[in-house]
Amino acid sequence: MSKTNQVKRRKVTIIDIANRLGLHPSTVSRALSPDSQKMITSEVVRKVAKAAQELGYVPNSMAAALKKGRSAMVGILVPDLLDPVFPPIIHGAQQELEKAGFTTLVASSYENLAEERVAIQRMRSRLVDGMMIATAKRQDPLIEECLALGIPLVLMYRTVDNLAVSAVVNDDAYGIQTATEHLISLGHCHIAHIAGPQNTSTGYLRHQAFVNTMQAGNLNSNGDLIAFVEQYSEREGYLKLKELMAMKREFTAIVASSDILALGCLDALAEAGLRCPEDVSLTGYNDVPMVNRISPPLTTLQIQQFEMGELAAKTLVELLNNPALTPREIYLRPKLVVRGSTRPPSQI
Amino acid sequence: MSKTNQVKRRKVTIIDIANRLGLHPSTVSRALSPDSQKMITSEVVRKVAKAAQELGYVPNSMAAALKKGRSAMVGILVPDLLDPVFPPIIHGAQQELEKAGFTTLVASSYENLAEERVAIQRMRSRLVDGMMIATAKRQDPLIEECLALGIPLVLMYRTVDNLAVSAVVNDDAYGIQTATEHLISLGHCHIAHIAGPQNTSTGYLRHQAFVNTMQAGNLNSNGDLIAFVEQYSEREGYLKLKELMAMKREFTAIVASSDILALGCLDALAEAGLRCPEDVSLTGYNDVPMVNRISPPLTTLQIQQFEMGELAAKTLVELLNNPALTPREIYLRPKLVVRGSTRPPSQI
DNA sequence: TTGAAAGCGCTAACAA
DNA sequence: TTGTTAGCGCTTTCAA
Repeated sequence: MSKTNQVKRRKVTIIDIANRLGLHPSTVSRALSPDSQKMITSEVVRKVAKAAQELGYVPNSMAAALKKGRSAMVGILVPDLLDPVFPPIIHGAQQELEKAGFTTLVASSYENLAEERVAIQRMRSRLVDGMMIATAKRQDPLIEECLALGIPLVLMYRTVDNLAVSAVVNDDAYGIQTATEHLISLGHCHIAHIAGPQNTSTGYLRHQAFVNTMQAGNLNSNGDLIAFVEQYSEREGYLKLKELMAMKREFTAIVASSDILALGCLDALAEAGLRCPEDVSLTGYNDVPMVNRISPPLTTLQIQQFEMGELAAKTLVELLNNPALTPREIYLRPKLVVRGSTRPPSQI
Repeated sequence: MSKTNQVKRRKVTIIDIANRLGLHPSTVSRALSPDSQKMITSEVVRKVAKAAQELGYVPNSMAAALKKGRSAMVGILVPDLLDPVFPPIIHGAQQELEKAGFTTLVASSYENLAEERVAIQRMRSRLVDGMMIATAKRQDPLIEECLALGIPLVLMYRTVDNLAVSAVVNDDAYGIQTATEHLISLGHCHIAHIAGPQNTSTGYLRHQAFVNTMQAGNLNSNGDLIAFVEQYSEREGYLKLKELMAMKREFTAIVASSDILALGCLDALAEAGLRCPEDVSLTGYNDVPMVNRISPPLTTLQIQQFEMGELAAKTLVELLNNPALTPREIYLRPKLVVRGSTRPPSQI
């Protein structure tokens, strides 16, 4: 009766397998681990595998992690899971990491420093072997801290100033240059820029590139037509463009620092009775899903999100295998996709 | 020299804290855990907290998990991280779970059974205390297995047939009924349905509701105007509607089983030279971000994704606290949002 | 090629 | 209120 009691089904361990087979637990452990399998008779390996299968053995990776000091987990930290830029990056990273035997811990900080700190703490307490971070500020004490603690790190999408750390990012300067040149070549002279947060590499580099490209084209970019948002959100894009328009600044085109901001701009334009692209042209950044279907279809920069995650994961895996590896930065080239939101200015 | 060697910075443990304070490790453990803190002098608690802070102590939750037999981790399994329906659900769940002290393991199966099995196995091996699953098929051996193993489970978004398991889902029947009635009330008589996979509760229930509502309105729904997709994807929506049109079936409106399918329909209509909504009205399901901005803005059903994740998480936490809890099903009411993609038929 | 034994860091009876 | 002790399940030296 109590023998066949199934109520409290104890978890199956290697000891159960060892007992059933009359082997020692350590032998079972070796037979189960691909690395040490070679030291074991293939006969035994087979029997162990069979018994494990039959007993429904599930390895306890906590115990293994505790013993080995490595958890085979990697933390992925993004600013916002709800921003469609990030899921494909996560997807690329997960796919690559799983191939290498890692489980991922995904967290979203929602651009909140305290959340970020908690998330990192949580990951550390879970003993992640390394982290992939897409929340970097240009000056980022949290990242500095991780580095000082010797946590293997790879940055994605955003990078930091002056820190020796691996990163896989877009070539943002190139991207915005392309977009700006596109507008200039269409004949636009008065181009506004809705710039992203300047404490992020994306916002900063894109803004720099905008200014540089305007100057290279001998066009005014003295700042009258530039507004800075606090966050990448529709609302901020909307508000900052409204402010710009309230100041009666004249422009025939807008370079937005991201698609999300561009959407906000679209709202502000509509509210002001301006049509896009008839009255004002507009470019975005990221080519997030569905911006090709909105009205008007958005001219934007297509980025390689999946590849970004994948490359960052590969970089991290290398780093884990060889902690002495020199940090490397990889730049991915975005591609301008011209759609309906840009056209030559009407009132030249 | 070797004393101050910082190269191999050993992890700080409760033993280090105990040594520094001349206490016993178990005392430190108790002082650190909110539950057992009450047994300890507040004086000691304070000193321990201070020392922990100073030494940079990070609890090793693996060790705790191994000892306690509980990991404080919960697995979240979704069909597709890239489908915008799921991130808000995940977000809601994570928020709630973190409040309760759980870390989440997020995995995406990409509608692939093998992937799903691997993901579940991985979660089990990580000793998750429970799982939240959004990949359910109506008949789902994997879920049955988990249940048989006694793994605390809550389903989200999709549910199963005939299984005693908690679930938080949309009231899909109500949703599709609303959409269909909306079209009928606009005067449409010949309404097509692009039905989701019939092995999912969403696809099945929505299809049933469509048929029932049509019959209730004394309209023909004998199947001539119904096409079934294999997956929720733009491509499938596009292909299946094309097939329907190739058969020269006449209709003035389409009820798509999801927004994603509706997008595919839009492409198929455009390709056939049909305008939406002038020639054909269209409804979606989910009110995914940006479908309000596409051309035409999509009439669809707004669902409560965040709340779904949140409620499911609450349910799971309750279940973990009381494993004997009777499974409960929660239905969330979607809300019809009428936009530009629906209007009365022109050729009545 | 396999067995023996120790220990990863923590918690929880039990004792004091 | 604090200390003692044992052990969670696994890996890995060391020995046989």
